[in-house]
Amino acid sequence: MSEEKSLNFLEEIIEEDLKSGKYTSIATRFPPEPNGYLHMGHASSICLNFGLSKKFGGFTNLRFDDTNPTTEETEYVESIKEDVRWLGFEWKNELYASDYFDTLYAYAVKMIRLGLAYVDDSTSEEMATMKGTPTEAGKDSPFRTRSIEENIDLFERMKNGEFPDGSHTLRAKIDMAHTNMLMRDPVLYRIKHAHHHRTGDKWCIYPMYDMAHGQSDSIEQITHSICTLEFVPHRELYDWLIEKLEIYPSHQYEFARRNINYTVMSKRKLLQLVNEKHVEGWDDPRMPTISGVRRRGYTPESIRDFCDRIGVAKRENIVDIGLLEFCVREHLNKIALRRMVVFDPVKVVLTNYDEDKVELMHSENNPEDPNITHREIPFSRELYIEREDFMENPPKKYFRLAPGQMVRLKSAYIIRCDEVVKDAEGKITELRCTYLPESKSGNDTSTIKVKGTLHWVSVSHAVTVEVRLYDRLFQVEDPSSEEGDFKDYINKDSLQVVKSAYAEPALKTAKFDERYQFIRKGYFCLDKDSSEDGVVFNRTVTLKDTWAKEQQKA
RNA sequence: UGUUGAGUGGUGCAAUGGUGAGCACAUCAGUCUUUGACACUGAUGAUAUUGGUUCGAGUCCAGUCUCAACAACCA
Repeated sequence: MSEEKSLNFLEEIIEEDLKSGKYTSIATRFPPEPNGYLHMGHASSICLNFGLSKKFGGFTNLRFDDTNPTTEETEYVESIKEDVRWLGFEWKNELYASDYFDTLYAYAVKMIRLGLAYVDDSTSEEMATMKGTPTEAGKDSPFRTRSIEENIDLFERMKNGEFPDGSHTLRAKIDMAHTNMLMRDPVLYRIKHAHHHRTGDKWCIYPMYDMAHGQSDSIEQITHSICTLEFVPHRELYDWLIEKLEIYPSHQYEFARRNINYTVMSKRKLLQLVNEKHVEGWDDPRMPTISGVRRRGYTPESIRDFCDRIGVAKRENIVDIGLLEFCVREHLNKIALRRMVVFDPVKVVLTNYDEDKVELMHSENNPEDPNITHREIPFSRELYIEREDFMENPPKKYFRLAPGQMVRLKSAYIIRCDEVVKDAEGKITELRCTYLPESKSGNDTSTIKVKGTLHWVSVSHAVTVEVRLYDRLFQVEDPSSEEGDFKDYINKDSLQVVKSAYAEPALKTAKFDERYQFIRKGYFCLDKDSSEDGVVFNRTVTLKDTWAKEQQKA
């Protein structure tokens, strides 16, 4: 039973291409530059490219666009591969634009022989000046009319390392008055005496994006080359080069990159946050990087669902982070093990409970799980509950504990608060309560109905854990569009650490691949900083809290 | 004063000339609840604008307005 979901514009194009017989199967590619870590915007592109070939039949290559040796590193290659795999996708071939450097060089020579490329000795400043503006035509370079022979010779000498960086470039010979600035004799090759992460010192000239990307697509016989909107003006050049070179005609299609509010999504800005230590690294759980959200506890399933829900189109957009949070809550609700942890404790003493008695309470690991399992939690005379779960003078509709009021302790007994004990400063140090023996969970004959249920831990059995609570990294929706520097809008309280929270014993053996819901608190996962001496949890996302919202209104 | 692309509830997508412009998130009001979670019910709310074609326009045509991208030896 296939649910009839409308196709996005790329799916429509592909369906038409398949129906018309233009292609019998499709080929896409994900082409990251290995100069940084992948972020949520890339996740969208990954889901799109891999999703399309899966849906329509075909394959997707992972191709590193490594044509700029000065910014690219193997470390990034590894992280990118890990991220793509983690998201749940398999590429057909792992490829590198640098694999094609010989072919690309031959293509460049061919362009020269066709009289469609020339070596220019102008400096970058001179070139910029001669380029004109969007509304004014540019001027021809004085080197534009060199003979084919001279160009061949010069280009070969560029390759042989006879010239210093910046002294010469190879340019396409198109039209300096073209309305598309990119068609005004774009640079095809430049000299860079730099060590390349894969080709080492073999080359000292490297192709520019436009001389490498479309050609790589063509070599791999990519049918649908999908990129973001800022490459729209490049398409004309993409097509021009393929046409003149008479190579396999790949086609470029553009979609709008996805933005998310309360964060930034450009490598340059993310790099600044890392370098200037506003965060602790690329995988800081507050970062919108794949490695960041992974460490934060997001699941691949939830990210794929998110990318699927936001869809793909050609208009500018800023997606609400709330949707991502919804997606991860929805998935985590299904898989997370329920546990009880008290962050800010206040002691409860059950005056009618035997001093040395310990009962093991039976509690479900996950009520959403069809094959429900349980764990046992020790219960005793002295317990911790959350300080905010008690109020001496509660407002209306307050379901939690208050003098004379009753609440249920999750999976245990109903208790009533009889007495509040305070210290000299008036701070509450202890709540003296009585429990209702006949109200035991699963065996309740009390017939008493209470509105509130609290989480708790037994004082003598509690284990201490560190909990890291994250909030949005920025205090405004779109930091990049605000006045001044985007970093002026960083949320100073994006990380709050609870050094010692009190957890039920089961969490002592928490595992990295498990997800937890701390009941009434949120979803959490084990952080890599955990060790023998201390367990650390990251809050992935809070639970929805309609009570907190109601209180804010008041 | 250029070229290219884009304008549908608060947000993201859909409606491919034909019911009352649909879906999700968010918001609001309820129901349920041993998580104020989850689940469930209902509600609010949009075609940038002007004119035209047509029996009929979000969709086609013309104009206007708004936004974005384009002048790196980055990708």
